[in-house]
Amino acid sequence: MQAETPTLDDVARLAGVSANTASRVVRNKGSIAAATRERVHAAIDTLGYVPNRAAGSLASSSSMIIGVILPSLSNIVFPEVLRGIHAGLAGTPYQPMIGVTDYDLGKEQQLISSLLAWQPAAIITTGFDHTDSARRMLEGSGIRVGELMDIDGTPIDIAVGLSHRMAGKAMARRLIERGYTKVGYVGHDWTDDRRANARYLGLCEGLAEAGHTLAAEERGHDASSTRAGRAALAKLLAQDVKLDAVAFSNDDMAVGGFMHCLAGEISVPNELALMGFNGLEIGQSLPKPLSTILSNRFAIGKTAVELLLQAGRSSDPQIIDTGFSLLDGATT
Amino acid sequence: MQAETPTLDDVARLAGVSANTASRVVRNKGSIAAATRERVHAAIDTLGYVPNRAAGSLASSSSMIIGVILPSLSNIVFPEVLRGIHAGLAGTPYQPMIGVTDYDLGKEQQLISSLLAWQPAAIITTGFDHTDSARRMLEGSGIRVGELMDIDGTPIDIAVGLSHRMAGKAMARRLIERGYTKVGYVGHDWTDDRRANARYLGLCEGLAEAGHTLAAEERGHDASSTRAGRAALAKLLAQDVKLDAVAFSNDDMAVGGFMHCLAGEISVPNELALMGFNGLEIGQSLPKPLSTILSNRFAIGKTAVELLLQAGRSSDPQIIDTGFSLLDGATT
DNA sequence: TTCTTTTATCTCAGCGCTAACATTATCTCT
DNA sequence: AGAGATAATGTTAGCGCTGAGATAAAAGAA
Repeated sequence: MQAETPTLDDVARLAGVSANTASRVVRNKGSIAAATRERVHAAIDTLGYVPNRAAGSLASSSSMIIGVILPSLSNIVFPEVLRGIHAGLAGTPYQPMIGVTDYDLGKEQQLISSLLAWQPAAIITTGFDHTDSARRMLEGSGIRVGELMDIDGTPIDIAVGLSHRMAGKAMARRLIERGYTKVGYVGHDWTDDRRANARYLGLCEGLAEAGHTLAAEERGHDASSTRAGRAALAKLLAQDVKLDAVAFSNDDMAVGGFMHCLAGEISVPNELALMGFNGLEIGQSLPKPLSTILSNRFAIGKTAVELLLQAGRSSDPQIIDTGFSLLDGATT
Repeated sequence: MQAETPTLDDVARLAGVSANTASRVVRNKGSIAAATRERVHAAIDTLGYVPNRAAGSLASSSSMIIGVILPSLSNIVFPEVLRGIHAGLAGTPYQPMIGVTDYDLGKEQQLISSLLAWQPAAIITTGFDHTDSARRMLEGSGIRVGELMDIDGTPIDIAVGLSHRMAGKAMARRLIERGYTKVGYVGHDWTDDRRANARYLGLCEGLAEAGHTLAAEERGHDASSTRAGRAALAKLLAQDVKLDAVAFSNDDMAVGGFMHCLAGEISVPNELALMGFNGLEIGQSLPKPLSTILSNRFAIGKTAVELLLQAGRSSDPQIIDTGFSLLDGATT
């Protein structure tokens, strides 16, 4: 088909300018005469020139890559963050390069190292937990770093997210407000998920402030899923502690719990109130919309990208609280 | 912190070899004396050397990037394919660079162009529909190309997926088998989603083979979601055609339909049978597991990557059928 | 032993682009 | 009109790595 991929030199020759001028037109940098710009663009079109990013990156020691490190893809939450990142990147020449850690800090470190090999413009990861080595790499790289989802900590550069402790507390307050006092908790395995843990602690704190404590709890040994939520609620209720409400580690688990109630003919919220976290679409489509707390995943991703692309790293870290809101629902 | 990022030259100097030898050790290519290899590795460790991918790509005119183009991230299906891709890439030096088209072939073409600027090792996209220009770029690039999800077409290089027509037919057969004859259809807006369309056609074909036709249908104007499914089923039933079963365009829609039945006290499957497509976890956690067809998303992604990394592009295209299986469920 | 093959390494040029500086033409201000 | 600023372009030297071929040392074959 096409003989050879055309290079900037080919474009420059056809347009009758130097390679550097052509490069400046492509990058829209420096001052260029309108006529020259047009001729170069015409040459680009006729040749179908596409810049070689590797060469550009090498020469400038910086690339149009945004490294994105996510803990998981199994849960719809992170794809939604990714969607926000994409939205923020739309119309820019940046491309996301993604990695998945499975909540393993060692893998994260490895990913950071291999992403830095591309000299990305920025790296986006989650939370404040990193290995020492990973933190050093991120700090030393000088590039912009976004730590998403959480804001209860000290960011390397910027953090965008919400306070999971506060969200947990808000769950507690909501339940108390509605008159529930015998509150149980159902969680997935969050040994590696600091944020779920923070919500749990916030919940306990909120209950304590009202003079209560968790009446019972059940934590599975699996990742969060509707299946796991269903099973865990069954187990919790089998403990035979009298409960009037259950708080779940997230909506997936809560939806599972709702399914258990449906199957077992437990009336929600009369016999048992349910509360989740995340505000997933599925929870709002249940026969009774799930009472939950909306985390703004899409906004987190989008906001982070926009801020990261705005300017170079500033001296002091920045925290952006994207907040959360209570979804009233009908399960409490 | 670290003075300067160490280069291959630094490693070579410390190990007392030439840069090229060091490079060969890093890439594990050519024959190297065991002692040399060790010395180089030691040097790499002490310096904390990380290869500059941009330089490598430029010199070799090929990169360790796998371009991944997905139609959407809103539906859990594609993140699962991506998960499969990740799984297949684990332990290799390849990194996925992803783009999202929102089912827009123009955007796909643009993404292909900008991904090719990185000289990726392979490009993975979905389906057989591409603009002429996109197809030409993919063919002309000479790199390996994976077209995922569908197998009813002629691939550029390899296609990995399942026959959506056959899946639709299987839905029809299943419903007929169970004695349902007044079958309705609920779909999302699939003007840009050829595969949902193919399943619809397969369904009609399957019904026709048994001497039946679709008794009623309702197609929304939104993307698929539980909410949309719930609303669309309500609308379908309002048509006041006597139905004994409804086939949905996918599980999200079907779960929404199930919710409608729960809320409206329509007994499933006695009064109305429901059937979905995809085999999502949520469907299997309903009080009555959803009857559906399992598409092997994870396997599609993983298989594709494994095949693409195996060797260069062969002369003739290849089709890999990852198949589908019926999940019996309790809603038919 | 001498010639050939194999193994292990080195030298050198260059991938396609951009940063930095040099140069020329065009203004602006006194 | 001459000095200095500004705009528009050109020249040069790499960025850090890899491919191709050259070379030297070790091993086998005749």
